[in-house]
Amino acid sequence: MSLQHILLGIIAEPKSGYDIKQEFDSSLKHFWFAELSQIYPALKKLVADDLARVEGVPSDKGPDKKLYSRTDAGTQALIDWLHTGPATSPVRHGFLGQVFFMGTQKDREAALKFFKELKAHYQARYAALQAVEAGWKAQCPTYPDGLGDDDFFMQMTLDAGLRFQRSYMDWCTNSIDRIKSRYHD
Amino acid sequence: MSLQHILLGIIAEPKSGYDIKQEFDSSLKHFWFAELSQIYPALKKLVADDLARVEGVPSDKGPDKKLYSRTDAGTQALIDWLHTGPATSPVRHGFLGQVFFMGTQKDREAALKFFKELKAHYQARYAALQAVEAGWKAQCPTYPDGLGDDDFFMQMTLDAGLRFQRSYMDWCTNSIDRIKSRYHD
DNA sequence: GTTATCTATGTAAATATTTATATAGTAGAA
DNA sequence: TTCTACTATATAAATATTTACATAGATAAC
Repeated sequence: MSLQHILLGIIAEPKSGYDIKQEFDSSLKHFWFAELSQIYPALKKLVADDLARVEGVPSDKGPDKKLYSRTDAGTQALIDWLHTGPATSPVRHGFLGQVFFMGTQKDREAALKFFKELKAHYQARYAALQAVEAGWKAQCPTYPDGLGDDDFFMQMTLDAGLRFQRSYMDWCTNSIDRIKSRYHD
Repeated sequence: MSLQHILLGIIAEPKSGYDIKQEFDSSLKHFWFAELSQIYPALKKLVADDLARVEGVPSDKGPDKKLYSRTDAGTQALIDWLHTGPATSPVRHGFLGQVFFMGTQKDREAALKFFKELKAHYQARYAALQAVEAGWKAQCPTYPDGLGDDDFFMQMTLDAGLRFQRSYMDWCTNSIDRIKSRYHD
């Protein structure tokens, strides 16, 4: 049920589905992700449930935009969600499943390749988050201090993203070392 | 597509859907999770695709068990999966979405309560993983050294789980401190 | 002028997952 | 004996997500 609520959070300022997709891909990537084909129907449902309203406006480029914004009921639904306690749900990590069964293969080089690829993946994600952080730093010289209330909590999620990616990278690094020293090096 | 492959990995020894569910809930919890209502149809599909075979056997307790095991094609499908590169997929963290929009509330106590609850959640998961680790240690006095090839990689996923939970907990601790010091304490 | 790219909105179909419900045997407790 | 808990399998319905497809305006490159 989180997507609906996250959309409600995002449309504090009127936004189109396309705008929202860009926000997911830039600043929200570290905790949520959705395709346009999921966003458009979800926005429709918010309107059907009276949690959002929609207004069509001409676009500078391309077809007309549909700007969605929260109704009072939508704002209340968002507040309720924030008060229901942390939305933790079991995380699925396919790559850990692969590692779990990797021992059956007995292929040191394949294992090393796997972990190096995984590490590169998380390094790229880490670099992307650092770029977002660099944007914040450029705007606020005392970062991460001196942020407004809204930004304070948003920065916390960025901090979480950076920490988690580092954690993944550290695990990869350590795993590579362990594989190397186990199979003579 | 990971569930099918994880099931193929699990049925290296013949197992029933019920057995598999118990394995998910005990030792695989840190990277995958599935309901029985998802496992049973998935096993059926493996058989339909000739990746597994099934054998009915009487149970000591309750109705007959259906034991699933891999066919050669199933083993090959598992190997192929291990060679397709790390199965990374974007992770969705509802609780980070909540934090992202929490600044609109300006309720210090609610924020602290939220993070304490989240920290308790991850502490509980961490303790569960430590219990699994204690089982390993009891079996192998030199843990984490001196494990067989299979166990070596399985232990790596446990190590990952422990690291990731610690990372979540550290972030919670740090966030609580930051909230306290921001709103005078 | 044609092609590629970006903006912009969607639907359809397939797959994945969750929640609810149904059935049935076995064992131990009340 | 009835109730509860655990073992065991399964389907139905709802929700969530991904992948593929379809349409169309604007703008810049070639």
